[in-house]
Amino acid sequence: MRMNIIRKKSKKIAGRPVTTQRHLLLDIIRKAEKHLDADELFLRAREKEPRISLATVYRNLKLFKELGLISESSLGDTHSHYEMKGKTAHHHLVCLGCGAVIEFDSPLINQAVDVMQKDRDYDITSVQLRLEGYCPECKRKRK
Amino acid sequence: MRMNIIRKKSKKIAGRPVTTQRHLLLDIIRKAEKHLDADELFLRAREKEPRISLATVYRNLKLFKELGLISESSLGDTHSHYEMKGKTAHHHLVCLGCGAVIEFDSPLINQAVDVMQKDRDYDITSVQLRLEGYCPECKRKRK
DNA sequence: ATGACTGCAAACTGTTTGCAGTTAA
DNA sequence: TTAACTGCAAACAGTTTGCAGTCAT
Repeated sequence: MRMNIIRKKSKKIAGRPVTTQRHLLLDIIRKAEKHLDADELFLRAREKEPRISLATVYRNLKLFKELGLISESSLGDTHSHYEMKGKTAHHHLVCLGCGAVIEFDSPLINQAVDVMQKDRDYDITSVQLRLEGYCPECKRKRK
Repeated sequence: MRMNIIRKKSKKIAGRPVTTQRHLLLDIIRKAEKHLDADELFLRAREKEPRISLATVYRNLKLFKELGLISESSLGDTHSHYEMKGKTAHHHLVCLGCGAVIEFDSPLINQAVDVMQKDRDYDITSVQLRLEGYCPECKRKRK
């Protein structure tokens, strides 16, 4: 069995060894212009590291999620999409016509969440708003 | 007051024939005390109609959704949950500890959606806010 | 040397589809 | 009557897991 995995220097991701694969995956997610799903991430990673497997992608996505490095969201699709955390709260406006996804933040919503938190005495750790509809262009086409 | 979209007397669901299965499924969803997933719906339906198949459940869920009778949401889980439409409240506060789901409505959020709609000139057809966190009890247990 | 990691393939889960027989209107 | 429906099983997509081998420390 040919095993030829190249490892990186002794850096760490939250106490875990940084393998070439992990470094590469995080890099792709960080630089991605949009939310990636596991398959797209896999395809992009394979360009640089042809022997990487889809299982490794899933395993590391799970790890990154647990470490709080990325966030997962199902954009109406059947499968999950992933993106880097750290930006301010982001909500999604999805066009049902062309699939375009706009991210946005809204003080009104933060306020609403605050109210909920206090009213119910919950400790809220994640907020996700998803708006579906039609963008101006698709709206016109549908008529 | 809410519109009665289901016309029982005419024996049609929006122009489609009412089979025993459809009638049963809608009935279960309507009476359900919580969001059901396909499998739970299937299990409940089978109690009354033992020969019903999971495929039929899925086919009809899809139909009901297209007809706008029910709404689908993925409550953080990998699979979908369904509930009757018509209630105003449609946002979810999910406890990550015990899995409890609270539904709520918020004028602030409606306002925020309105703003988005006008700002972006979108035609918004669906709004779903999902808050994750810990309920008072689970919050305490975690410390 | 140890334990964490990887690729591969096979397993699993939730959902969809092809088909032949059945049913509502 | 007949288009629309149903159950069954098989297909499917996305994700997870068991295994054997590899690598960092």
